[in-house]
Amino acid sequence: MSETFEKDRRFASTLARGLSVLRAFRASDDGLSHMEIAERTGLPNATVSRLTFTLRELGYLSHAGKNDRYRLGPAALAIGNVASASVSFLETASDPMQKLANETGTLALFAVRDGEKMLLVKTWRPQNTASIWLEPGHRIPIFGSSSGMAVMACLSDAAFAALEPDDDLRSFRQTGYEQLLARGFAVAPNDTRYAASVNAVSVPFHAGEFGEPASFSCGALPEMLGDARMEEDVGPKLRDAVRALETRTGRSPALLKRG
Amino acid sequence: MSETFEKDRRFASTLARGLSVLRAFRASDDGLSHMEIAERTGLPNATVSRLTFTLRELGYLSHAGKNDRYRLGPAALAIGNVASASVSFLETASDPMQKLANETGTLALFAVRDGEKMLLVKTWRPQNTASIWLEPGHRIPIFGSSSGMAVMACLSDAAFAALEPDDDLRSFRQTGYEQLLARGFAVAPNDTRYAASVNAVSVPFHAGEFGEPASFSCGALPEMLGDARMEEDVGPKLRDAVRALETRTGRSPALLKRG
DNA sequence: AAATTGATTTCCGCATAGTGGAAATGAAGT
DNA sequence: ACTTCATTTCCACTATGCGGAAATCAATTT
Repeated sequence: MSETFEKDRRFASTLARGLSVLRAFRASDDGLSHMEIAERTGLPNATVSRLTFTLRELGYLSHAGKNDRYRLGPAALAIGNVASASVSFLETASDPMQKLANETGTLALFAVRDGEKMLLVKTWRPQNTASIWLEPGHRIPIFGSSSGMAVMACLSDAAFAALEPDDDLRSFRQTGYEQLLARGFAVAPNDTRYAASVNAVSVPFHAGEFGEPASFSCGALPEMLGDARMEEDVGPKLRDAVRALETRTGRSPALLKRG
Repeated sequence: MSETFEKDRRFASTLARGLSVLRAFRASDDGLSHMEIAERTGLPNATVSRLTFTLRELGYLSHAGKNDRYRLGPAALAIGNVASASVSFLETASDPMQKLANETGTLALFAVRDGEKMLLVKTWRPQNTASIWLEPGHRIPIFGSSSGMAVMACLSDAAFAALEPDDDLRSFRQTGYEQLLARGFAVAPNDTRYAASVNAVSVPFHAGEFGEPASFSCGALPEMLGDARMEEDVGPKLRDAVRALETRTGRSPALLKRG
């Protein structure tokens, strides 16, 4: 019994389980063993075995040698490339974001909401500074992250209500909204930050391609990126970069979509 | 009944069907309607409906507005990015390949074998020349394509035999092998080319990450890229680019792995 | 507004595909 | 050879997914 909460008749759980196997991979993993997959997904061994067989058969996973670990295969790559090609703004964003990462020495990233979490879709590491940190595929909590704050702030009241938010999340969202109105970027209040080891600024972005608002962020260790620098340096730069992107790709600011 | 031929007890067909829905998307599609998905996958409507519901639920597909078409969603993007991050050579290859595409005015691409077909994983279009053509996610036949020839030539005899090749494919492979030995790149013989409208040269590449040999290619319309130019200009350039890549990423030439 | 057409979703009884505990196999160590 | 740990296979059970058909929903036409 996995953590699936769907019991809708329309929900194909085998498919969901199979995908959860693919989702188990992180960019930093140098392949996963069978058992690691079972642990990460919470699926029983026998099930993982059948699913990996299928995924391998279809090219989504590969098993270099006989007893090697699993890796994402060519088919996964292809889907990703098709997806990126159809999400044109990411390509457009890539250059300025890489530049921003280099200039500010922070990790730039693009994230979307995925259920209860923020899903990191793409990251740009600064080329000089070392900042081994979050990677694509990683999920961070909405509450307490600046990207979560930016995204929540842009949700319409109805969409937000659908999440059945508690009071903390409500006021978290409210703070985000005020910050965005005031200066166009969001920073999670110190006392709510989900990880003490990470400071980040975020700017929401309305990616028509998926229904959800999403966000661009810059993050780094607090030593490198104190509150002052977020407010005065990195925040404004990120905001301007995202505004430029909105102009180039012909979108209106995400906050306006709140409805 | 789709074209699945697996009847192995271990094969999870619901998962395979769900993935075939994702696979139905091409980079050029501006979203797919429900019915287009049904057509492309050969699945009955009701089934597509349940599968898209699930995929939407999980973020692999998105449905911008109420009655909009389906697009690949954030989760698909994320998987792809995880996959690309773990396939480091593609990143390394990106610059030289783009350069090669520009210099030669051809479409450069990277493909892997996926079952009976060659699966285009990534493409680099020349920036000046117009060459709207194959896209990531597209599949082309092995027989008659230069990339197929390059890949077949690098397969070990055992692996090749496992494909149950006919005589045509055997000699196709043999030709490829000889070409690669002689000058390091492969061009499909004129009379076997699978599409008259496409000329291409390929060089195999051993991507340890997936078990399969893969290939880099340059292709264009025959008017732009005659046999002579393939032999004397583009072929050698591509071969040298791939050799340089092998050196940089510390791999031995794919042909040597044939065993 | 009623009628037509066409796409999409829901219904629901049935057969089968998928499940997971347990046992068998396989791979490393000691 | 023995122990331990990872992976695959077996198999009886039943929940799951199937797909034809009917019901909705949307967009046109009359």
